Amino acid sequence: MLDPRITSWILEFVLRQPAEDWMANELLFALPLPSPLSPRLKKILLLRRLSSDLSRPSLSARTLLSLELIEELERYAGAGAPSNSLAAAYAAVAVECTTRFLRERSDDDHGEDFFDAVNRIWNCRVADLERSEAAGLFSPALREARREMEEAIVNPVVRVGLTGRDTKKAALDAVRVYLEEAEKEMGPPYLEHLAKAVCEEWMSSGTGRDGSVVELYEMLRNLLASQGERGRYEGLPDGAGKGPNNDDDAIARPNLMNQDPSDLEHVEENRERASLSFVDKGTKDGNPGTTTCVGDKRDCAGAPKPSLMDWNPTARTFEWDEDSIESPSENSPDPSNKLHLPSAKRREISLPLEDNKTFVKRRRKKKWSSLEEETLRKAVERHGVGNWKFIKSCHPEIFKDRTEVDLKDKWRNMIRCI
DNA sequence: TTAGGGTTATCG
DNA sequence: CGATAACCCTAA
Repeated sequence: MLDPRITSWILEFVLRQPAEDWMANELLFALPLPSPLSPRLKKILLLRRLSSDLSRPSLSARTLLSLELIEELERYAGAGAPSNSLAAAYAAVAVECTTRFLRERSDDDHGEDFFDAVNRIWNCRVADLERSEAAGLFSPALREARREMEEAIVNPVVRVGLTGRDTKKAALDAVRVYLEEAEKEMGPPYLEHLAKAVCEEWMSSGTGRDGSVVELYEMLRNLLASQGERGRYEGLPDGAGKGPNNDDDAIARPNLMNQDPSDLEHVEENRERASLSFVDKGTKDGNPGTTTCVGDKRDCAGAPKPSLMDWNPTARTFEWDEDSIESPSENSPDPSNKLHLPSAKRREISLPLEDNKTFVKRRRKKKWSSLEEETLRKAVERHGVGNWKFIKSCHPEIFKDRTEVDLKDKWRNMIRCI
């Protein structure tokens, strides 16, 4: 069994090699993945995904998602506003993901795909971004691009202009610039760094050594113990007395300094929401069958088989935090009373009689915010009553705590008041 | 997936 | 304690 620390170093090394994707995949499958992945590894996996998109070259909703996830990772790691190159790459990719439908038009297509893309990407996804915590990605360039896309909807001349522009090259260049910058900022892979240090140590104290594995091991151990390099590699699993979930905390910890004061009491709740939002997005990306603003059917259809590069690197196993358990008196170790499973499944695994009374667990009642209400109102105006699933998918961030049924129920309540 | 009836939690 | 919002169940 490999030390998780070592696994992380190897994973990082492998992912940052210019090897072919399939080769990296093979290696990834062969290695035991540390759970949870450290923020550094998550970022490396996302960067690798970007670089894979660049080399194919194929920019899609997946590229957009990778950029969004990187921003989210950095935000939860306490970084300030996203770098200019990240925001620029995001804007350029968003433009490319829209305008390519103008280039790819078939004869019987009257631009519906383009209009659909503008709605999906700019009316839903980018609009959501602007209102969310990820607003740092909402650069002036993105604002200008949105204006242009909206104009293109009504003005055929603008559409023609867009068709003639090489937005693909612009986007590829922007992503390349960001990738180079990110690589530079990240420094060399830790394994390389370590190897270099060992070599130097070896060279500088060449005498009196027999070159045995034991001696090499000793040297490595001393290096590890003595190096104050941890700060730079703090994302890697750390054996220095920290708990195994330390990395997870780093990713999910909300930035309290920027937190809405009224929300501070829900820190733990936010913690969960933060991590779940990764899962939400990832599910969409890998789920071509659903109608969604974010997941693009064409994009997803291109993925022939699941691979780790398609796998959402920031997804994690769903688990309920203690505070999502309503009553503190229900401290049964049985996990089944923490989960509210869909009714059919619940029946299947129904427990012995004495447990059944504690089995059904309602979600915690949560008042609708005015943003949620306003978003729902506008979405119904735009998409009509009854398209609850679609509306939810148009605003994944805002409605991340609501089901389609919740939207429907809320609308029923809202119109009852009128 | 949605509609609509039912249930529960919360508030005045 | 009743009204109401939020949430649940299930037929179609």
